[in-house]
Amino acid sequence: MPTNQHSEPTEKAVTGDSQAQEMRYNPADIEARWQQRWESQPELYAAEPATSARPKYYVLEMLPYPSGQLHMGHVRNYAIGDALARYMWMQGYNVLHPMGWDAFGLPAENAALKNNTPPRQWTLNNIAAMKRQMNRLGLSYDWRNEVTTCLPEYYRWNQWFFLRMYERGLAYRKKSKVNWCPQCATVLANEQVVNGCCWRHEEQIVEQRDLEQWFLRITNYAQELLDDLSKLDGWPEKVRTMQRNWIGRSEGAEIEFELEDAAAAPEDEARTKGTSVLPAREDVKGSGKKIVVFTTRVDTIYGATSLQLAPEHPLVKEMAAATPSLASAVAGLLEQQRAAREAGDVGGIEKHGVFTGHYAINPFNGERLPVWVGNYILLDYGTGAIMSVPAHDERDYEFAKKYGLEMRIVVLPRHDGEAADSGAREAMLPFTEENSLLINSGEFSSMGCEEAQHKMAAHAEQHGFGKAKVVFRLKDWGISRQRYWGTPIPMLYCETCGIVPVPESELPVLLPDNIEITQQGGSPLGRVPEFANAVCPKCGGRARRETDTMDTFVDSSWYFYRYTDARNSEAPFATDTVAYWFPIDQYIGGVEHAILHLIYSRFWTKVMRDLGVVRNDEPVARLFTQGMVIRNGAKMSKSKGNVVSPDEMIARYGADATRMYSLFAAPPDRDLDWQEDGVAGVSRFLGRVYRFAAKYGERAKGAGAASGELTTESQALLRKLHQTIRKITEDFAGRWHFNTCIAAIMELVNTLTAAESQIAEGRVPDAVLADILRSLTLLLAPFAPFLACEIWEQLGETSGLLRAPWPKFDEALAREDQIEIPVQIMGKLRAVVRVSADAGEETVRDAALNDEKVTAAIAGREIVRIVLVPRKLVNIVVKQSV
RNA sequence: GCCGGGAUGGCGGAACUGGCAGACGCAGCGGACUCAAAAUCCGCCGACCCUUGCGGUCAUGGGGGUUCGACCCCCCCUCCCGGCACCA
Repeated sequence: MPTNQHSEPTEKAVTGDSQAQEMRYNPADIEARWQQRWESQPELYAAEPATSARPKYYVLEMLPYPSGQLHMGHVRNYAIGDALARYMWMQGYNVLHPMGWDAFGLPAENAALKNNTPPRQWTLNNIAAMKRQMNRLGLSYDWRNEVTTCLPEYYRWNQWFFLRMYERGLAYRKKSKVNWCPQCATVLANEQVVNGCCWRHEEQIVEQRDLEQWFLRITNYAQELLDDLSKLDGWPEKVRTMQRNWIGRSEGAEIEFELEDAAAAPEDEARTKGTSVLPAREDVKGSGKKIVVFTTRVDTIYGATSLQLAPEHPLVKEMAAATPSLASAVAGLLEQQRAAREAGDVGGIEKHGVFTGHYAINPFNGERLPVWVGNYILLDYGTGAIMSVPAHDERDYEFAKKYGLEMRIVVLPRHDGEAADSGAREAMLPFTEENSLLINSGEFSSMGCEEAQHKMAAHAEQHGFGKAKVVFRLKDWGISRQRYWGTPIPMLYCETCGIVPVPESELPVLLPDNIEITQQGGSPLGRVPEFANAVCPKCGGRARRETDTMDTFVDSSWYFYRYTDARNSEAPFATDTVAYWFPIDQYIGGVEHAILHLIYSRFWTKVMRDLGVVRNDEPVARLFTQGMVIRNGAKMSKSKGNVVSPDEMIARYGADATRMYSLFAAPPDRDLDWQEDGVAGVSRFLGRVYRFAAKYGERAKGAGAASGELTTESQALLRKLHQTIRKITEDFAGRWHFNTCIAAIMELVNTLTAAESQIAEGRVPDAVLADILRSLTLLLAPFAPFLACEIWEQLGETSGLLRAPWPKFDEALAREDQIEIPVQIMGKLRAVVRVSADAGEETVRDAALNDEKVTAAIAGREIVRIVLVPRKLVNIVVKQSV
């Protein structure tokens, strides 16, 4: 136990002076004592049941991954949440403030490989260590509702939800191209790929593999996830924008182009180059094969001069099979695309393409468009095929220029278009403005673009070759992971019945304990015959268990519901209990989860609502994303060597000072620059408070209620006190600028110590002193709970500080009777006059004009105007002397 | 390229709705206490100028504008951080 082994050598010298010893602020002693008391009362921070007469308040910080060590980002996150929770308790709310562990995941397996510790043991040890750190910080969690996602009591409900989703077609299995991280040796969701690299391994390029995977149909909810963003007005605009971009809704149309029957094609000139459109002809025959194109600009379809297919388009494969030269060209294009994707720069790819030799018929006018393959066409967006309109699309323009493809202008600006000659028109290309008019577009000519978009989609639908269509960028959520340390997917593959879900009565499918972890050869569970071999519940025949586990983001998608009813063994939670607590009133965490966790949990909530187990549409009413903790200009990281450990700070300055500094050094939404000297400064401040209370607490202890006229000194102190109460109360309700709240408390204490001689002389009655000391302690409680409790007790208070009522702001006491009004002349400060706070305009004006410095500065010039802002300032405008 | 956020003393930051720029803290300087140190307490602390005063001028990334008055609003520009990006 690394306790007081390294105590200060200086302490010996002080031991002689018992008075000084007593007055010294020793956070280690105080905090150890209170920590012990709090831990012996597990009901201390317990929320009341739904029958509580108090209004409910659910405050939540994002649950950590149990790495074994808290870092400063955690401390900051929890300091914010804890201050809020304590404040809301003091405001009389029934507060739910829980904590848990996002305990599945790869690091446990890596640790197992490295030091031969079983993942479960490694994880549980880490949890114990981090819980100790949290308790050392004095965080007010209700541990009765602790959730640990790697325990069967929790993950069985992951399985249960999965089965419900499977029943409803929301969970399905398909073979598809998936992201594969060789270092993780598993598949990643789209959301876990950052710049073409693994989110955990920044340098590791993600490969594409074809695998059978389980998916959750988040796309079913794409529209609702998008629409409901507008309801989340308690969320940062930034996060909402990020989610909007991620969902990526595009409105457009799908149009079918039939491939021309090449064998029966009439002889045309320039057939082999594929650079120009072939005219419509009566004798052209269709092959029956269709190319479906998605476009947001169907209005420009008369300007289409080619089709562009993705290299992996199925039709391209077919064509390439028949034409070896095409096959090798396409392979080249595909390789370029893959390289760009892996470099994380799909946008920067240099466009290349190859003509397939085929033509497809534009259903609007019968023209035949050359069919090309382009390395910039992505198979997984839209239909993997586009119509190319060089005159009205930047990318198509660039491509057409390069390969000499035909261009056709079919859109002109509303006003100057008609007059322009062809040279001027070409100079505008590519012209992409949608507030424009169509030309050369058959029956649609002279329509506006938007009108044409609707009419053309309707036309296509009427004639059976297309329809209006909405496309999302968001893809279904692939949740299969070829790893051990996760929730087993409760599915079986029967030799005769095929895919069979595990019956609910057999849940949980337990994760076996004794397992050899390796990073090769697929899912580790596949090598555990007792696990993998099963009996089909349908036919009793031999079946193989699914050996992949779930993405750990499944665990964190609904954990906060479990907190409300964490020991329920019959259901994931009681619906009524959830209905009482949800939505979460305030969620606090890092912005790095803006897309991943926060979009998955919104999805999960909507699924649970449709399953009838919750009644809310959204999980989180208000979201707060705190800034990063940085040091020397960079995010703390081992590789940069700028990490500061919370343990070290706590050992040196105490938990109160460490927490308080993390709130004091910057507003919570901004990045925080960690400066150890600053922590020392906060610690010094707490020492001043401690000593002041120690010195005058005894006097305050026995004091009765204040009575009679207040002395001037008392008034001044109470004024400052109530100004501070107002400031902090307002900030908790709104801005959350805890840095200035703490500064305000410091000012109050400075005022108090400056008045110390008057207090010592007895010019401030004990009752007033007691009032001030009690209020100060209450104001301090959300930020420095250990010290606040210590002082609270010294003041003779026996009720718990946690539920003590927040001090009430008194307008009359806060009011200044004299205020200073700055006097400007021509906008420059020339004097300050003191007037009574309720002085009328006349009085203020007279005071300003009669001020010596003001008359001197005016120097007899003519006064043009006097601007008078009540209680704020006077500005005198004079005629400029020449 | 597009969308956010930001730039204020030596440093972190304050100024909430357009009204005394630099609260609060750190660092620094000077002093008290002490044999000494630590701890603590007190004072000074944006830059420049002079006639050293209850003085003046300049100053919130740069340039312009609106206003009696701009860190704050408008226009243009520079740099930093974050997100998105052939999304058809």
